[in-house]
Amino acid sequence: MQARYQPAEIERQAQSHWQAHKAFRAVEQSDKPKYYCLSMFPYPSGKLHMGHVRNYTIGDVLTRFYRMKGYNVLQPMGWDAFGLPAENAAMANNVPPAKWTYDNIAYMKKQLQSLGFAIDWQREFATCKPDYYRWNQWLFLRMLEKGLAYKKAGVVNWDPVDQTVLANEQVIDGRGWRTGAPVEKREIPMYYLKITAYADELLEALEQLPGWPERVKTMQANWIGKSEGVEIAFPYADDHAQSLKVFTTRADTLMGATYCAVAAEHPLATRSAKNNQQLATFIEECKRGAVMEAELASQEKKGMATGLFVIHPLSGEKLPVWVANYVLMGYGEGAVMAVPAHDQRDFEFATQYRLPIKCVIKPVGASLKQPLTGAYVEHGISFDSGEFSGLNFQQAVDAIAAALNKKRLGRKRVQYRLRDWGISRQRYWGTPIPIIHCAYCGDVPVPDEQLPVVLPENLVPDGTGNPLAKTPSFYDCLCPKCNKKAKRETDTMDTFVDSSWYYIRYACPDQKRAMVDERVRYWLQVDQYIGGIEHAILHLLYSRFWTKVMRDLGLVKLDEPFTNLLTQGMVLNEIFFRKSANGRITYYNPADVEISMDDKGQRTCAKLKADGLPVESGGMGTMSKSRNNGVDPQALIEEYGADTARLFVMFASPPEQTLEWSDTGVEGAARFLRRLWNYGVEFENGAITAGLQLQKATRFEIHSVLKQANYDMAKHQFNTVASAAMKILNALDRMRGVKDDVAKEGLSILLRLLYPITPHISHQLWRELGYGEDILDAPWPAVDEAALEQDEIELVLQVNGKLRGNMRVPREAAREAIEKMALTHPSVQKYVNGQPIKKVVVVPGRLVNVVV
RNA sequence: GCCGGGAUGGCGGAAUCGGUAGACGCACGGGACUCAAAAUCCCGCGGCCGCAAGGUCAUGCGAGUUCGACUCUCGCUCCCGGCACCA
Repeated sequence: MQARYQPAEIERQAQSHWQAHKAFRAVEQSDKPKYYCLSMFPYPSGKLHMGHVRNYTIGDVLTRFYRMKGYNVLQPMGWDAFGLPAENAAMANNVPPAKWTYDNIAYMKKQLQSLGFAIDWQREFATCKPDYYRWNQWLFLRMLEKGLAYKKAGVVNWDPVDQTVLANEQVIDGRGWRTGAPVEKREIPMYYLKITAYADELLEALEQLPGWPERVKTMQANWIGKSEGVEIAFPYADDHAQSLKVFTTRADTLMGATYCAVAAEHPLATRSAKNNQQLATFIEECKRGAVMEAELASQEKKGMATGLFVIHPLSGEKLPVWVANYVLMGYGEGAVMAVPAHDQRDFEFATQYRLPIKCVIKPVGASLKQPLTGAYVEHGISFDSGEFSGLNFQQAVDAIAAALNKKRLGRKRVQYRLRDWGISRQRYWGTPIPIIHCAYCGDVPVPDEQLPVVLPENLVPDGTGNPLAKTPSFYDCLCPKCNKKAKRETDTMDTFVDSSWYYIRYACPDQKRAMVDERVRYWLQVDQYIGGIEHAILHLLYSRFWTKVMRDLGLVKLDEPFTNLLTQGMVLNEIFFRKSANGRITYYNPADVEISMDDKGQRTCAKLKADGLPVESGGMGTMSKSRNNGVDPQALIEEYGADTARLFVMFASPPEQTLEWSDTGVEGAARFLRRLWNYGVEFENGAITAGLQLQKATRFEIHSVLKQANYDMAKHQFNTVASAAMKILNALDRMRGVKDDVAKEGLSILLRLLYPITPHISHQLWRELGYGEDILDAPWPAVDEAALEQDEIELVLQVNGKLRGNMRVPREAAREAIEKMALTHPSVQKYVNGQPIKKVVVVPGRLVNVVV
């Protein structure tokens, strides 16, 4: 056995051992329960970042843990290989996205392997290969047949200089990222997937996902945004046959409506603008603005009267119609009834434009203080509302809906916030949409036997439009129906399509003739899915939808794709920067900054190593290129080894929380592994047997810690599992030089506890110390309850809830006896000090609280 | 703006059902070993008062419930994630 811990050597040996034994190949077998553990596959951006290391270490810990627990485990890996960054890199380096992507995959695969993950590499695939994306195309065609895919106009960001569609990310402060030209909105035809057809099921089924974090389920539920309300028609004042439809969840406030507001894109706005130049200009201005909701919702409220009026459906009052930039065309009817007294946005708008405010709802058993300083938005009691006065929220909604129904001017209905999924992208590096445009036959689906529509891999985008649209060899084709010359669709699919079902394909990646086969039934659902919290809504919702579509097409027998979900937190690092006189900010990598401390360990200053001058700290932020605060995992692995990297990311914080990078924390992890190795060496050379007292205390300590670790492991709280391992080593360290059954048992527990986190060192010590050939299939250690038995337990003594001392009592002591002992205890008597005792609270096994 | 989450010593974090706040680690201080340094080992380590015993304050801020609150309720502040074409 090596005297010193040499991670590079140990890790090389362990990894070649696993490779030689094909240790991680997953085969369908029925004598064990299966466990499919999946981490979100990476985008091949170039090299691994710390988020990957964290994500895949969590997955690997669970995979190895479940294997020890007797499960038949599968942990696959692949590449989310289509996407925008490949096109950007292609432009920058004048190299096709395909080459860039494949090179990145090769490099990142090596990195993943050097981290020692227990991955079944036989199942690896990349989504940019026709073998995979042909099934995107195939399923799209099935959805088209079912009416689940359809074409309609959609709005995109248009760069008028580059003549190209921009992603939201490429729009910076309303301008194109390359040209700086103000971005315009443009309507173009696009394909949509009808996710709204599944809105109710996607919402209802959240209740059947006990293994999902509550916060993710809440976010999805809010995103789907089911609301029950009333659709109300306001007849036009100049034409009673026509009406303006609005949707509201607050029909109880209808009698307080003082105007209506429509979105800039609403037909009524367009109509009024025809002979109103000022209004037309205003509408143009609104339309030019942001596409992104975050921007729309935070912009200053603006509006303009249309000059049109509608009739209040119950009171018959004439109400003005305004165009307002806070009304979204994409939700409900694109029009709202405005009740300034009881809606904050309406209140602000009405105040700004001096529109009337009419109060109709007051708190229960109180009156409403007027004039209002803000909207009263609570559910209350109606007043000044004619026949509806005195009703509560539900009564008022019901009565008003009934009254509207009678006049045929309204009805109750359900509204969702969720919109259909637009999948068309005017970009090259994605799955071609399998449609052919024929001048005679219209849009014709590509016949199944002509799939896949293969994406050429040799194009280089230049930033002006989609290269596919400039490549006749791609788009020239014949119409499958009439055989005349036709043009292939050049839009590609959103990359979320690729990631919506890859977890199914891992079960059968080599299946050439079908999207899925019978192996899918064995492996799916995914038992544990792990990925960043940033995917809580879109990716996870699309995947759930896609699974349900596949189910309804008879392809899989799954209602939901992921049984358990773990959403890992982001990886942060400190941000250092300098601001120059003209306000320009330069960021410096933390690795290039030297921190000075005073003798209390508090920071005194931070200086750049290069010039010794101070830099400012911007606090902690997510690791990003733009802020230059990333840490390269490669350098870390080379300096300390994979086990140290893995231990650090597991130990630094619980998996769901953000993780703050710390160089000294990494050194701490490395130090622990050195100590472990040194202990292994000393144990091997040990000769003596510990005394009975020490043996008993050590076993008690180790088994208590193990019990806690089992609990933490079940909770996926790996940071405390790592500290359990440290506690066990501390306990073993107290009997250094000892080689007896207790030390032997303790070390075997320690190695197995640590193995999922730091597999290489555990593997090596397990073999070197003669525990067995391979720790891979060793059983997870079991707690010996007998080691935990104690004759006496310690109770805490409190007086009025304040800690005043403690006492030891026999394990089986009766409540009365404990009370008596507590009351006569000197530290209790001192504080009771003769005062009358009101009550004594005894919490068995924990404490006694005397209340005076 | 809307939706979701977070805040505990100098730092990362722990505290299972409301029951000893600060486990484990880092940083720092003192000591041992060493010609010296690194590595390693031992001791200390929330603030304030105190020689000590001990006391007292303390889990972002402000209220409340309770014998007892990091934990539950209400109201704030700041930070982070998402907002439908980044993945």
